[in-house]
Amino acid sequence: MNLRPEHRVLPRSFFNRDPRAVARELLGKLVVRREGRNTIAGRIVEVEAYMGAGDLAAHAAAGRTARNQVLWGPPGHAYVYFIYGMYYCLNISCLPEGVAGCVLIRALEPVAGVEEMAQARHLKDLHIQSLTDMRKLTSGPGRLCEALSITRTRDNAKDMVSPGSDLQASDDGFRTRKIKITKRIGIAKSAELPLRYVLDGNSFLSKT
DNA sequence: CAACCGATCACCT
DNA sequence: GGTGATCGGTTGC
Repeated sequence: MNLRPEHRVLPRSFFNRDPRAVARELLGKLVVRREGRNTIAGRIVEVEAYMGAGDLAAHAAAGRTARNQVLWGPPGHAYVYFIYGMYYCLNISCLPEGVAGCVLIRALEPVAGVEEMAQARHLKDLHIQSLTDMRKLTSGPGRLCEALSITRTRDNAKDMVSPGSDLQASDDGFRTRKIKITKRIGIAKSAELPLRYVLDGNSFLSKT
């Protein structure tokens, strides 16, 4: 559960592809937040692909607006939006400039900065040996954004594959085992599409 | 410009 | 398993 020092930021070309391919291959990669000398990181264990106009659940389906324009921007940028009056969700843009698509990060397995995560989540008396407690840190799209202090003001449109960025998508060489594909969670339209990708059996998936 | 509602979570029964 | 919290973006009047 330690961050290997040799992890590398993903190349932009990684995100310049169909969101379904990006989603599948993002499993096992890292989201890394740099806060001064602190590093907070989690391994991606659950994601969902969101497509363009044909995907009625995607924000891109409504067309380009001030809120969602990042989806049409260059690949590898954070699309952060505010939801339910109190939470944020983190997506990473896919496909070349002018073509909409993204991957929603739904759950992380804590890798570094557990203390900082617990503080940001306002969780007191977190027992690091308790899986139930550890799951509260980053097992859900709203939870992981709070744990990594991801907000729209701070992070929307941020380049996540730039070496100097304080929010990065990174690869430490972790090899995934079995991947499971299911329907997406919490949506009404296009709900039947199999676009959710998880590391099968991982303890840090959202829900139970 | 008022009304609606969502890619959620915590807490309750 | 159910529901209240809470608010910005979008839509419809």
